Amino acid sequence: MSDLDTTFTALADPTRRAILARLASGEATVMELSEPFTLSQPAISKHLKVLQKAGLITRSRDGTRRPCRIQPETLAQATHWLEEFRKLWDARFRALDDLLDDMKAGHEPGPRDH
Amino acid sequence: MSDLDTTFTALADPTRRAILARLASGEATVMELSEPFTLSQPAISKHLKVLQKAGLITRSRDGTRRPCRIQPETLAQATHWLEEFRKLWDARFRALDDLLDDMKAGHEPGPRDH
DNA sequence: GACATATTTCACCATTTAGTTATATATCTT
DNA sequence: AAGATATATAACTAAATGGTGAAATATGTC
Repeated sequence: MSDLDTTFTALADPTRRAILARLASGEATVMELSEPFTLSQPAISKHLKVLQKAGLITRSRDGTRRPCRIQPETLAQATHWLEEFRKLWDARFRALDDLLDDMKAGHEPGPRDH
Repeated sequence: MSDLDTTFTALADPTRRAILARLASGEATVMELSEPFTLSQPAISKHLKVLQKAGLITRSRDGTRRPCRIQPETLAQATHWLEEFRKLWDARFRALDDLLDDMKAGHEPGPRDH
């Protein structure tokens, strides 16, 4: 499974997005992360494992606690894909606009000067 | 299932991302989209249905063909979520940096003036 | 109307996912 | 060493996913 696959899969779940949003405002333990949800604690642990495998969070040890924090690089990768995609898409539409301009201007499609 | 759920789920599959990338350079039929893959054609139809349900593509009719094209608004929504998330994340780190600066400057954490 | 082509739908299968409860492990406290 | 707390793992279940081949549907053509 590619990096982007696991990243987008991880982001596809609302619980996991909520966990990430919570972590954006600082480190938190499993208990703290479980609190807002009706889910069982093992369910949250599972979600955390998915986020960790996707490289979206890292975990440390503090006594009996295993605090989580965000690892921003991986998200940057996903953003990058979307951004590249948008560029491709924009390029296509600039080309299409130019073509339409040309047709309107004089029925002679060719290179433009802007 | 929320919009973001279906969007990110759709983006989590490499075949579907490849289809989107192909569509970024212009409309294409199911046959054309199937061609690069070893998958059966019904498999591609399924992927297209997922993309359509997610609002990532639209479809029209041209004789017996059902050409697909990208619908950019939905992708913009996903990008927006990532962007908002990044802002939250950045804000946290600006706050943390300020705190560290304060500690270095004189052991008196408090509001800054920049 | 018969035929060919493009696409969808159907019935099925294997795998993965998200959840559960119960149990195990690890660490701190006494 | 015993007990308490935080977390992980195990065993299980129900539903979703991604694939298949075979058949149905829709449209254009002869």
